[in-house]
Amino acid sequence: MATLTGGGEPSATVKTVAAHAGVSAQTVSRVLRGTGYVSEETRAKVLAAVAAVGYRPNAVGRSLRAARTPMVGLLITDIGNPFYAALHKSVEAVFRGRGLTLMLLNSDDDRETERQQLDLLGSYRPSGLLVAPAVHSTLTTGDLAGFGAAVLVSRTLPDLAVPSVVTNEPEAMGEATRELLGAGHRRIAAVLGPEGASTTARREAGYREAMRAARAEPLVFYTDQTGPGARAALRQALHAHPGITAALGFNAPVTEGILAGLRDEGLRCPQDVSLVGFTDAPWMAFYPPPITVVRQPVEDMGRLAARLVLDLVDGKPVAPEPHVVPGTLLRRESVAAPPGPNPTEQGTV
Amino acid sequence: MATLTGGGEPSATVKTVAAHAGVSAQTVSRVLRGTGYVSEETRAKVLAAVAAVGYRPNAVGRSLRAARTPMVGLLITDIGNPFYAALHKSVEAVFRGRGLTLMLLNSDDDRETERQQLDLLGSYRPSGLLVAPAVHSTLTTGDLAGFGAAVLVSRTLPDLAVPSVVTNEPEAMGEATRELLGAGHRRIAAVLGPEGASTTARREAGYREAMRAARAEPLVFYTDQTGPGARAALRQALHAHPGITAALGFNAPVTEGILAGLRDEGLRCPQDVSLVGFTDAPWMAFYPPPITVVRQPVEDMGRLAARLVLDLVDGKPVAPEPHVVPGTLLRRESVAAPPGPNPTEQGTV
DNA sequence: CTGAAAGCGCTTACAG
DNA sequence: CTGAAAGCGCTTACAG
Repeated sequence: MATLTGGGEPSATVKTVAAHAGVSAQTVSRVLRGTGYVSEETRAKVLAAVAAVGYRPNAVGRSLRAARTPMVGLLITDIGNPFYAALHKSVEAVFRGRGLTLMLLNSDDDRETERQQLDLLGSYRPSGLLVAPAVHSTLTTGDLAGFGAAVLVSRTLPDLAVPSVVTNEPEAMGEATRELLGAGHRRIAAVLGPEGASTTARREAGYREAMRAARAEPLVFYTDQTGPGARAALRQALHAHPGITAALGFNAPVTEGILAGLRDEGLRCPQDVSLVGFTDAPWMAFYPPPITVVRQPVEDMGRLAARLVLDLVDGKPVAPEPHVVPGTLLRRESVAAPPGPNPTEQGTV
Repeated sequence: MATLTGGGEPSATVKTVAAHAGVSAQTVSRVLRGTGYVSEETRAKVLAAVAAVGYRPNAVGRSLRAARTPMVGLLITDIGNPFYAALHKSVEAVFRGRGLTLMLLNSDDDRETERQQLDLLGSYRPSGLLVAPAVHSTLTTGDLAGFGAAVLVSRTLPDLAVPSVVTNEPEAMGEATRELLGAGHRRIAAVLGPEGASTTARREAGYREAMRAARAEPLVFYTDQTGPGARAALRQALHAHPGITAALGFNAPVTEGILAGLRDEGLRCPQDVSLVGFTDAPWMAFYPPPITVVRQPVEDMGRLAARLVLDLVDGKPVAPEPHVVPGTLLRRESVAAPPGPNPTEQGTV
């Protein structure tokens, strides 16, 4: 059934089908697309011919004529980050069946690669684009306007007149911070992503605001947003500030890295250091201890972003203001009171 | 620089460039592709015109003429599985720069979806295909031959004359099983993937062979290869066989599920139940206890599979026998002796 | 309800 | 070293 052009027989085209059915190529096209009027008799003849000659549509010919490919790009910074893997899944689910292909592109969080990937995507004349811009991205409104239907997901870019879908990061990160403050912590390290990313800025703002309200000194650490990067950053943080009793993890890989760093230092969670993560992951629910975390509704975000692209493709207006999807604090068991004042129990190296 | 066809100005074509440079369209094409002889003067004129009119190549036109799109499909069963995410990354790294786009396709391990996705990919007349077939896949050698350069990764299909890249699963799973037998375990549950998948069959064979050699009774459980599925399966297994003291995890999500299931049952690892996983994940290295696991060299597998596709695309011969990449047992801390004979210490519910 | 003509953007022979 | 012609597979106006 799915036999394609091998190296062997030349593949059938609408012309082959037309000849076989004794009709014109346009009639074949009409039957195949289901548009316009075709008599039942003709339709049956064409369908029989399609099966007989083993015709398989050529999307390239169609795209060239239509001046548009039914394909939407999803440009992200790292498919290894489960958040983006989940995002891909939920977006793809919306597009599947609507005849839109989702094309995954990785920027590796590098702005040069980002531009290359976008050029590549653009060469296919796609119908739309979903993008989480790289750090210090040089993308402009003009660049994105070229894609017709462009929507930012998760990360935004300053001064870009493009719709976006984000989590209520300042509020959610503030709540996460207050969760630790409320347990009695004062020395709370925020292990963030790359300086310059909107996600870092927004989560940092929520953290700083909560710390300021509590008159606690903010302790901010930037990372490359990966587990190994966060692991190293946490160790440095602990050495520079031995009094740290709690940490906030920027995303799932960073939260992983924090746990690895704590282990490196012989520190227990939550007895020595409490932890609240941002963005849930399956293992966090049963990790000992289960990790308290701000869950980002990634499926909702993906669905919403996909629908916005669909609306733009259909020419419907979409509000340029950020579409904010609320995160939820899941209280599990990684937050406890700070260790007692007895310095021998603090376990600093 | 990356300004594309907006809704606005009609996009520049080779003709636009040709007119602006005062040359023919073919000359523009030659300059752009870097083939054939072009005088330096002409080249400079063309390049200037390209910049002046903001020309952006149209891959659709090129593909139609070439009867082939410089695109390779990667059809996998679940991008949420970190193994496949890592595979995508390593394959993409090989293709990038070679002018080949990698198109990620998800089958959700469903053979109908698999066929749809392959039809979709085929409609673009791609240059090649990397595929981990769905359970009970109906793909034939003919289906895959249509893609010219087709290579199976991770999973294979019986009676398919197509090159493949796999791990030495029987040997590696045998070694994992012996690791548990050697620690004194006899009641070892193998929590596998879907019945019918080659990966399940190959890992099961290694497990059964090792158990037979030790005259231990095999305890096999099939799952849908996800964390929640494995979690449920493990609980059932523990209830049906209260004497189980060790488990083997089919892949990273299943290993996660096993740990969740143990926690559900109030069982500790490794004091109550020892565990060896198959396929490493970052969190396993610092999970308490760090998980002993067979590491699959996913980057090597991806690179090798990508190179095989490249060879096939270039018309070079590729051995149809499976290309076997060896896994490595990483000994960490999730294996201990089985709990003592005192039944009150077994912690069964 | 159906068909003849034209053209989407590009590149491949074929000439000079 | 360069160009005029033709065509990849499809669909869009335009006729009937």
